[in-house]
Amino acid sequence: MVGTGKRERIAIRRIDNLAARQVTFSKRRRGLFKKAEELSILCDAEVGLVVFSATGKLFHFASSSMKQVIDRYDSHSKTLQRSEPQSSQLQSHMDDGTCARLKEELAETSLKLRQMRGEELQRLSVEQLQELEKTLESGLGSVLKTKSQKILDEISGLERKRTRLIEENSRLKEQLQVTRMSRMETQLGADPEFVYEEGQSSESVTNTSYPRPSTDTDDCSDTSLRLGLPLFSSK
Amino acid sequence: MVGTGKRERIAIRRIDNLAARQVTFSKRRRGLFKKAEELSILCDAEVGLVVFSATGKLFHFASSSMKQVIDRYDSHSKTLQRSEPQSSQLQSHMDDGTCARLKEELAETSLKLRQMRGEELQRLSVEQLQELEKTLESGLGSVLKTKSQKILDEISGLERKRTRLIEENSRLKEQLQVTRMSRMETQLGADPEFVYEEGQSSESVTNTSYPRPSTDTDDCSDTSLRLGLPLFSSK
DNA sequence: ATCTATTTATAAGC
DNA sequence: TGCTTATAAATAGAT
Repeated sequence: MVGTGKRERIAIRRIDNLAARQVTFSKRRRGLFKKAEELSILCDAEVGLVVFSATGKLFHFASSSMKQVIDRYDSHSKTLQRSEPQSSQLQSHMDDGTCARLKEELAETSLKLRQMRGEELQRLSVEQLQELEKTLESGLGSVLKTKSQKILDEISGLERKRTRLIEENSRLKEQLQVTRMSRMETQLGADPEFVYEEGQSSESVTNTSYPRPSTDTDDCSDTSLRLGLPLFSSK
Repeated sequence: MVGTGKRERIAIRRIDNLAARQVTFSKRRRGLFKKAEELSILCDAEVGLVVFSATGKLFHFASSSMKQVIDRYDSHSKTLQRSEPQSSQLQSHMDDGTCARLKEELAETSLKLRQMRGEELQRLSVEQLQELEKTLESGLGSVLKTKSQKILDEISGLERKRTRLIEENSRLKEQLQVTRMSRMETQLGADPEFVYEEGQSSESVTNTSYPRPSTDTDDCSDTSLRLGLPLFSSK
């Protein structure tokens, strides 16, 4: 026996370990490109796929040609007009100097970002690591605070909506009662076609075409609490 | 039991039956998009995928934005395209397009960095905050690990040096003893100006200009343990 | 890169 | 389409 591969399901989130991430990238990239080609052949579809590795390397596949795919994509998504290359440099504020500086800045910034993610730490001194640690801890603190606040906000928003709905529900019930009463008074047993619903739960407000006394624009129907927590993640 | 699916391997060539082709298109398209997204998340890759069905319907996915992916693709493949040399800037490999893309990338990267530092979190969703939290935690873990390792390395390095110094000290003491002996033998009480120190601790080696028997280049004089820890910080 | 135990994707059939 | 199941394929982990 050579490989005792205890394969385990993995969560779909960034792989922290650099080496593992690169290995997975290689494997999955091959799989993805294979499937892209198979789809285009099997189903007679036009497919264009572009992948940049984290290190900036380009991989691409197109069933016809990438230019054709992009052109077709552009013409389909005409809602957003893409910037066409200018023929002249009329308003070129970007000379080589600016560009070089940008490049440097980008290199520096992304190094810092990678270091925040725990990569390329070997060259840092202990003090620098200490600084980084403090920065990370305070960043983490802010993130946790913001997240909690957002969750609490969502909860209280939902509570408000629930309360409003319960109130509305009561009003509707009352109206219903009043309506029924007056009908019973004025035309006792005169209209057999009308049937009234009974025993409706105070929570069960549906999209039926009841007259809406409130002009609330923010209805509950499009509200969802997306926690993104492992326990609740649906996607 | 409903489906007795006797799955068989299929050859990769156009499926003739229209219905079967459409069914397969639906199924495989979903699979392909899922895998594209997984690759982008797992491996921190930038992915753009465009698919046109045989009936001309468009499906697309981009980890960032399709525009960004296409622009980056264009700038990468530009190296091969010799469309036309610019009239004014003769051999400027940094045209406005490249520069603009750099600018965008820089803006994106520094936003991410600021967010890691706990700034500008308000626009993020709870899921995104959750992701950020994970990233920060794992980054913090790596930093702590690296810092510990570095501190341990410094400690063991100092231990080695201390040991060498103790040895050297012993050798010097011995030499001193020998020298004193020979002096006492040859010129008994002849030189009152020379005073020998006694009772020197084996640890107290200072920068006095003693002859150095060892050619060790890595002296302890410029070595300092900079922990940067609150308890030990000297600076 | 190679191997294997598992998870995933998916062809067929309703 | 949306199911189900049996099977082919992809792939995580280990070497």
